Amino acid sequence: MEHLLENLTDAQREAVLYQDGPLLILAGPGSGKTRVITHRIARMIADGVPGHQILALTFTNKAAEEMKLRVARLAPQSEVWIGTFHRFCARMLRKYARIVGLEENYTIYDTGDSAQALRRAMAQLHVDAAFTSPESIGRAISWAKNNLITPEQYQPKSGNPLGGVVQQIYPAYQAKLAGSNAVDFDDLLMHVATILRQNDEVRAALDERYRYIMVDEYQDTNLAQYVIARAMSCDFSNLAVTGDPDQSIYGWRGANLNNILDFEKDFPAVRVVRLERNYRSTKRILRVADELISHNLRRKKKALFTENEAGEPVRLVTYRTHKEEAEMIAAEIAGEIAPGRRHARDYAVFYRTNALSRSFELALREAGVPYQMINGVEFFQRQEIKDVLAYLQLVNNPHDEVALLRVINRPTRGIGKTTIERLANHAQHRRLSLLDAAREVRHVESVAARSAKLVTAFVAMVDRLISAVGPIEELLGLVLNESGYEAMLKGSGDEEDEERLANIQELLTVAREFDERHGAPRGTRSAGRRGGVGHLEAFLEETALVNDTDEWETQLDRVTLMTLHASKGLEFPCVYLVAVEEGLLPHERSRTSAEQLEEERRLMFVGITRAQQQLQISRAEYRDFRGERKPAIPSSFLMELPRGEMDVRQPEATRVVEIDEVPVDHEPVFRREEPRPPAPATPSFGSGLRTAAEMLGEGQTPAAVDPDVFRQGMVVLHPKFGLGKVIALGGSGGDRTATVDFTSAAGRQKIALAGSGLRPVK
DNA sequence: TGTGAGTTGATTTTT
DNA sequence: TCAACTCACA
Repeated sequence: MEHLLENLTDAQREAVLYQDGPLLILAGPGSGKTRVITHRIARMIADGVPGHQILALTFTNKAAEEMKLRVARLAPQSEVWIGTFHRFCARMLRKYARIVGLEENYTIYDTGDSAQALRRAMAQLHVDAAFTSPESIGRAISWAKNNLITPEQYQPKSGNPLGGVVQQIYPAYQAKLAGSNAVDFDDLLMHVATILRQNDEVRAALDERYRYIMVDEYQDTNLAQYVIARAMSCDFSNLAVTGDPDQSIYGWRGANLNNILDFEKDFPAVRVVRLERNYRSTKRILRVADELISHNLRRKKKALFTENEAGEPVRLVTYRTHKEEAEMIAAEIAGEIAPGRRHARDYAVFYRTNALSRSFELALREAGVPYQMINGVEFFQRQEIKDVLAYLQLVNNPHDEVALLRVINRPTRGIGKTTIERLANHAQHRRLSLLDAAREVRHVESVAARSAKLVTAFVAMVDRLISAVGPIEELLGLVLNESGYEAMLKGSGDEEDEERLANIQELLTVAREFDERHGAPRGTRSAGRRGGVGHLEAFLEETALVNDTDEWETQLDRVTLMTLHASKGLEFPCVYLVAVEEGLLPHERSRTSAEQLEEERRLMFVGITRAQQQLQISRAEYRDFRGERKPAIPSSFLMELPRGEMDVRQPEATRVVEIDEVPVDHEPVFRREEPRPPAPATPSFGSGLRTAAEMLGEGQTPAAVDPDVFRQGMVVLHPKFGLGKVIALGGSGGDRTATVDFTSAAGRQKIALAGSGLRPVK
């Protein structure tokens, strides 16, 4: 255990050793907070606390992954539950769904799905969206849920024109979710908070089960999260929270800064530990950050200090235009990388809004500097992925209306708007789910016989899929075929569709990995809730709550482009903080209240404190906005920085870099279009390039084919059944199977690949 | 029912 | 600027 206490400061050691009772760790940026948490967990385990009694909650998947990794290193095999609040709640809700009127196989709607449900609810109430937008109503509902205000309790604030509409729509929206056996992100928290509040039996059980609870980034908790953490810390009040009020940047999401500011009031017996020594940045960078944040009033003062060297002055640069800003920065980076003074991965560019990334992408590409952008289009948000997943959602939860509406006519199968509306009416009258309404389409008089036939065929297809629940990869394969989705994309010859197919292939890989990781159910039908269905649920939960297909990777030698929000928790040797202009940082929507302004200041504080050695803050005199070039006003925050620590450069003084000097030998890299990892080497035998005829002629038993060469949709040849097409793949290793539609009388066969003699034709 | 053009409108941050 | 959405038409 001693090694867990080595190289810790007194304050860090105190936090690591303090075990029973509430603990508040106020951790400044770069103060080794994660180290403290992970060492604390490891130390407790070393001291005999069973891992399963420890629960560590984070806000982002990124933070959870990092923590898991580090805990695993310090305390291998421990059963500590580490994850995001949302994941934890999703799990709890699977168990206690009935208490809040849900079934265990409920669907988690992402933002897009929720918006869809909201639109449907509005349409059914005939709410005219002319004065309001679904977005603003959605935000209001989200805010209410984060504050645990139920539809019944919702009272509009007087003078808010939106309030009345929200009051009307919120219950309808919630009813729509209930009817679909679905929850949105906020519900995950709200439902669990409700259960904990209203059901003391459950509360006490969880309190006892999770005796030691840790909450990371406590300054970001909203009321719901606060209630959850608190409720599980009554009988065993070993709640340890870490956070930094100065890094609270999620107020807009319902985060309540008071949760951390008042922690000492909530738990009078609390031990407070301050981690104020910074191990990350130079003295100058830290000084700039400290000076800026001192302009905030609502905070807990900390005395940030570092033993690191003074470092270079922080640069404050004004460019003429946003274009010049991007190009000069790109050139500067290129100029450092080319001679090998720096790696691309040493650099990060932070901006307030995603829209600002564009010029930097362009400039870096031009300059031949490899970069990676965080949070471009999320993989799981892509249309084709959402479409295919919607089929799975529907299979898992046939009540899911949003999923049904998404897939019922995609690919187009002649079921149009009118038919759907008629079905919806029928469903509403008879209080049926949409799918059940579709089941009895023949009794819906208004639907034409021709349409009814198409609907029946659709329902039959869904039923076939439902009865085929097994490994996800295999189920996906069936979906792609039965639905005609694959054929739709393959037939078009469209380049975009090619890319979509590639993305779907990627999804199949994700599915396969998931199957392997979680031990896919073998059989198809036998699957009870424990087996196939639960497995599918878990997969959908993961895809809804995790966006980690494009995890930011430190190893990649690329410049990182990201928003200030995304930068939290990270560090880089060299940081460019760009577009620090009035209206962007602080953002114009945040200028209405002093509170929001302080949050913007914290956002800048977070950005500054990511830098280890070099920091440049910049702005442009002119910036294109909505296609118009407008003069940009310097951010008021710039006036709050200590000029003594800084090197201020006006446009005249900016260094001119010849773009020609920059080598352009490496290809620019884009996050999504990155080459996939090479497939495992295929056995030498002709890479399957011979024609079917040639192969048929040979009639000999070929060398064993690596099961991994088979892909969805591939044309294959079987020694006995002849030519066929791969419908679905499943299983792993020696158990890997292919479902093949043969052109011969053999029809559809599921073949164990090992020793089958099956081989790819093309 | 599907497509295409033309318009509109909107641009913060995330689970 | 650009993407998404509507409305008219085939």
